[in-house]
Amino acid sequence: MAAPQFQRHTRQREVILEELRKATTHPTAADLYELVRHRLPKISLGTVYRNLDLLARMGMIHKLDMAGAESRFDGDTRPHDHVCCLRCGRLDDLGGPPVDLAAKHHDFVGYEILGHRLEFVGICAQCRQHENETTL
Amino acid sequence: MAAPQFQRHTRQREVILEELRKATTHPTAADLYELVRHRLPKISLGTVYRNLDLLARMGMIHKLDMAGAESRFDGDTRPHDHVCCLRCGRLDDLGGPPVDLAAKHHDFVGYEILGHRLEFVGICAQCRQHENETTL
DNA sequence: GTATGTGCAAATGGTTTGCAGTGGG
DNA sequence: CCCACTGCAAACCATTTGCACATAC
Repeated sequence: MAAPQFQRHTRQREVILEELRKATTHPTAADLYELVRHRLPKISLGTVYRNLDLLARMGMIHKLDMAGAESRFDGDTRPHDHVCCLRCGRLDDLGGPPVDLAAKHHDFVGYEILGHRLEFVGICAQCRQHENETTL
Repeated sequence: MAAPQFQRHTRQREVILEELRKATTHPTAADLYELVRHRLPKISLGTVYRNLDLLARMGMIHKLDMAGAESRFDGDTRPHDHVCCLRCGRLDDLGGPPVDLAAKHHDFVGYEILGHRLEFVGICAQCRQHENETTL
C-alpha cells in the first residue's frame, strides 16, 4: 500500500528487467529465472520473485495474474490486451488499441471502479493447424 | 478434454451443489468445505475439490479463476460479470447484461476467439466508507 | 458385484519468508 | 558503515493425487 521506492541499484534487478524487456513470450518467474541465470548463474529464484514484485509495484513491468496457476510478466507497460491459447497456454499480445470498457452500462453496485482485468481466450494458429492435421 | 459425465449420484455432490447455489458470496473451495461440513461432518476437502471440478466441467457451476490465489465458485451460471474489491477482496455480481466484446475490433493475431475472461476491479461501498472515516 | 466416489494423508508446485552474509551508496 | 538486497533453504498454502475402503446402481 505504501509507495514502493528503490533504495539500491543492483545488478540482479537490472538484468531481470533487461531480460524481461527482451522477451516476447510473457515469461513466468521460473522462465525468467532461467533466462537470467545465463548471465548471473548464482542468482536465486527468491530474488527473481522479489524483484519482479518490486518492479511491478513500481509500475515498470506488469504482472499478469489472470487465469491459471503461474503469474506471467510483461515488460511492455503500454496498455494492451492479451489472448491466451486454451490448448497450449501461450499468451500473446493483441494488436490494436485495448478494449475500452470505461463507464459503459452496468450498475456497479456501490463500487468505485478503478479498472478491469480482461483476457481473450481461444485457440492459437499453431494449435488450430495441429488440430486439422490430427482430426479425422 | 473428454466429455465429463456423472456416473453416480452422491449425497456429497448433491449437498455441495445445494450449498453453492444457496451462497451469495462466491465462496472458495475452503469456504464451501466449511459450509458443507455442517451437514456432512465427515466430508473431506479433497472431495469438495473433486466435485467442484466435476460440476464446473459439466457446466452446472462456474469456476472463477481470475485474480488472486484462490479460485471462487459461482452457482449462478447465467452470464454475468463480476467486480472485485481491491481492498477487502470481496467479489460481487454485476447487475445488468454482461459486457459484449464479441468480434469487436482487434487483430486477433491468428487466434480463433472462443471467449474472454473479464473482471472489474475497484473499491466496494463498505471500504470507501471506511476510508472516509479513517483518512485525515 | 464392480468400478466410481470418498476419506485420509501425503505429495505437488508456485510463491513467500527467515536468516545470515554481501555490497551499494 | 549501515541497511537494503541477496542466496539459500525451509515454510506456506491452495490444489491434486495415491490408496484402501465404502457405496451407488
